Amino acid sequence: MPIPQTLDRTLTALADPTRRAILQRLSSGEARVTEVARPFGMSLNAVSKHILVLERAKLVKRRRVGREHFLSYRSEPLDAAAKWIAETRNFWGTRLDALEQLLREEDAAKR
Amino acid sequence: MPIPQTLDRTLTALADPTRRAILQRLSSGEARVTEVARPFGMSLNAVSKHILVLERAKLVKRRRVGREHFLSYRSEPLDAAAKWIAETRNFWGTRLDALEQLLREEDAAKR
DNA sequence: CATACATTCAACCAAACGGTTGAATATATT
DNA sequence: AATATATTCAACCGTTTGGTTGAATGTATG
Repeated sequence: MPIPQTLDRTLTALADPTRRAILQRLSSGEARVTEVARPFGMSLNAVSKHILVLERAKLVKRRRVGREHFLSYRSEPLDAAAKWIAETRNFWGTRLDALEQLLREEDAAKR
Repeated sequence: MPIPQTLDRTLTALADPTRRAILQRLSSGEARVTEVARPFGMSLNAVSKHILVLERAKLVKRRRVGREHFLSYRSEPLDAAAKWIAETRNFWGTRLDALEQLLREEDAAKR
């Protein structure tokens, strides 16, 4: 089952504010690693690692040109995650536990 | 900003297949810790810890009755996550990088 | 060629994670 | 009172994570 692992990677990548900020930056266009790293109060290396996580999750694509690497945002994993959440929410619904269910039925009967 | 941290917790909790399976189980109704743990090939303690993560993320509510703890699924965090993803996707869109944008414009010009 | 620049690799570190086992606590049952 | 059951607490362990610093690599530029 390759789908869940992909989902794992996507959600893990998104669960970090630094990585979300990186994606946001990239969502408005390509940028080089150093450019992406600049606003963050951490070393270039740290950001480089975050980018690697995003790449593993296929949320970021890398295009090498000479010594510079251009990073771009890929929307597919987020699309897939949105799809999973929508389906799951549909399945799980706002499922009521037994007691609430009972109360709701009683309430309906009174009308 | 309390919203991102909540989102962090939600996404982290959802990024694990065991925890997703626990939620799925609970989505069809309340269950005790031992019941929830049974299907998993791991110790009760391990599952107990997973439940704690889900509780911190408010995806699971606990109702104590004597020595047993009844767990139930709460949909709010998933709703919030879905909302965030939808908004974000809207904002970020399927943003095209510069090259693709160019090609697309050329393509449009040809017609 | 020498030097600056963009990026990663490698080693290290502390903290968190996901699991284990064993003991503790609290509640039921006999 | 003794025992069984439901659950957590505590300590431990190996791996991963998120960060650091310093060196290496590859590519431009003077």
